[in-house]
Amino acid sequence: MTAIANPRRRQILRLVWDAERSAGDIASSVDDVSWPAVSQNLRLLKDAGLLTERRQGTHRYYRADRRALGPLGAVLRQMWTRDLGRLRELAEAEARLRRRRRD
Amino acid sequence: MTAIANPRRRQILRLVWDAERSAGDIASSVDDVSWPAVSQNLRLLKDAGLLTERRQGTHRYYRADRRALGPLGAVLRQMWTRDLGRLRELAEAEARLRRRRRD
DNA sequence: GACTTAATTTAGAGACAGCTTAAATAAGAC
DNA sequence: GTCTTATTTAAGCTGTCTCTAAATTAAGTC
Repeated sequence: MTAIANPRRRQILRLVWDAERSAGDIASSVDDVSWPAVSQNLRLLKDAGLLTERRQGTHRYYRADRRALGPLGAVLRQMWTRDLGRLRELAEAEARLRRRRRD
Repeated sequence: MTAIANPRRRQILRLVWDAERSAGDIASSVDDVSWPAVSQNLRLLKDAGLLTERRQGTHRYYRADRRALGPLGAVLRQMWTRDLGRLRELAEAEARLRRRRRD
């Protein structure tokens, strides 16, 4: 519960929700924060059992363990689709505005 | 989301889940913490829209707004029944032990 | 008005979470 | 072995959360 209370960790969780990703890949997808910060959050998520880790060579691949999240998975999904919904609304409003200006 | 990340606030939320309760009633049900602390958490929960407040005389009655919690409500309920489950298991184990000792 | 009860607000302290930088580990390439 | 790449660990800093104690508000009673 406390694990997903943090926005950064939710962002990370979202990145590895559908596909496995390497730590570096994840870290470079997250802005405004250093690699160690991401690494620390990955560790916390893993310790909470919300992430699976697979090592291969020097790489470590992470992936969300959806089952472990239980009903929290639904909560996250809802938050994300709500975000997307807001984005879409913004985009549509913008498009309407542009059309109106052109006419 | 951050509102229910805190154990104390979850505890408070649980107290006003099924029934309306006065601030003082709530505060005296919560151990190891002062009234102002409870009051502050009540305010936070109210500001998050997770609690409804009704004033009557010098009293203020609070109650969980289950609808506002959305899927988080299910998460909380699951946590609580899991706690109860653990308690029951402990009690049963204890009872078994006592029986065995008696025999 | 003074007094009591219920509850909150304020101010400040302590603990902790999350970050950064620098150093360390680990695996592979040469 | 050295060197490079991927990643983590360690140490320390800072902001924020939650608490306590004291002061304050608000409503009622006498």
